[in-house]
Amino acid sequence: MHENFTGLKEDKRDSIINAALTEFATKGYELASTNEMVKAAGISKGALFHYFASKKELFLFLCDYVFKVVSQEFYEQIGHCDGDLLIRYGRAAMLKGAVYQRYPPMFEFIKRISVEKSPKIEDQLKERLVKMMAYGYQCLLGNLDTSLFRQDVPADKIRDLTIWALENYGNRSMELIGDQRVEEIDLEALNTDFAQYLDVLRRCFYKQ
Amino acid sequence: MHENFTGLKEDKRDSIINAALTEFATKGYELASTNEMVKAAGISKGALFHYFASKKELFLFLCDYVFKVVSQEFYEQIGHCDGDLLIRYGRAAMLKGAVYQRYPPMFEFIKRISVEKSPKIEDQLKERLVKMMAYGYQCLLGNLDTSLFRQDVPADKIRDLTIWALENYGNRSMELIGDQRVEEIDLEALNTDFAQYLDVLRRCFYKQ
DNA sequence: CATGAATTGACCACCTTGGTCGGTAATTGC
DNA sequence: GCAATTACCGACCAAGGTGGTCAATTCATG
Repeated sequence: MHENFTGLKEDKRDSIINAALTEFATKGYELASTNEMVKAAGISKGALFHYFASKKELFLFLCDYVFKVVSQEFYEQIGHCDGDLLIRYGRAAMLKGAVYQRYPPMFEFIKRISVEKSPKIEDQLKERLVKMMAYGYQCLLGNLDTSLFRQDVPADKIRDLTIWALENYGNRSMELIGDQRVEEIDLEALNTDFAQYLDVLRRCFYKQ
Repeated sequence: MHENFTGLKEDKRDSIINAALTEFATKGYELASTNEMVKAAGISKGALFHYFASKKELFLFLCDYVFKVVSQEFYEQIGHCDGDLLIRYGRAAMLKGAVYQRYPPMFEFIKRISVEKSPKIEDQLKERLVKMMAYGYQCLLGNLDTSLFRQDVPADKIRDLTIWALENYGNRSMELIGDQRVEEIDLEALNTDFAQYLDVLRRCFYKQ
């Protein structure tokens, strides 16, 4: 149904996608307003419903789109290439940054839909989410080389603590750079700071 | 203005508080519906506006109430008594559990208002938040004994990583027990599981 | 029973909602 | 150049939700 939309120029498409992602991410499915979306995207109401038959179809399109982007630009670039958890997460942080630059609200959107519970989309959303989560889990945590960890504490605990700490670090960074314009983000400083934390984790959690 | 409210019986008061907290926490100030609150609390619309002059006053009352509870039941029980970060966080987890049992939506409410940006309450909220955050930071992180940490990595990094990991652990636990009824939560199992993670952190991050 | 307070819920004017549709502007094919 | 088709606009719609009110009722207390 949304062939009209996929033919659009890239920047216009992205601005609509980001406007819709933002609205759904901040208010959830039911309370998200198509009026706000068109205002933010700078298009008319008619245009939006020319691209998508309904709010529901727009939402499900966004889900599929997000899942495609995350799978291709993120998951597939990470998994299997290295069993070292810290290397994997270092790479993941880079990739996340790249996605964030093009689609700033995407990760907030994902966070939101994973707790979304509107009955109008429940079933269709759930099946997409399940597939997505399984794939992500596999790529990020499958085939881990836990023999790299120090052996005097349980490997799964080390894995969990590492992931939790780095996830939180990621959220903080996103909040910090959230206000700034994309160009003026000091990626260099961010990377060295991040590397320091990775180093500490390696020293404390890995075999020496 | 809310003298009518403070005189209520405890369970009725709590149910109204929790209904309002939930509504504000899930939808934010602007989109939170007083209709939904009264429905969830099992009182009439008239009653709510008999207790509080307006939605705004209700919201600010809740802020003050939450800050009082968190300060008295949480922050003041933690700080200064011990410089050991892990002991402090262990204690914090217990206290958090206690608050959660009486006011399940309280921490979600706090999370939400710290990113709230409705202009109608912005100023009054901001000043409360600033005070709150400063006090919380002081109690949780003030007077830390970093000499307990291993000395071959920077103490502030260890502190950050510990806090991030444990915060994430806390969120996960809350999500897990979020569905269950309060009585059937297996606190014993939770505590031993938590203790294991604390132990790993102590082994890896502390002097041996 | 009488009096004052607590509580109810129908009701208000107003606003936003998802979606439509007659119209205009731009693009295409010939 | 013209006709036909497509892209796009924005005023408009009925439906439903908003915070808040208030006359009427229930309740507690003396």
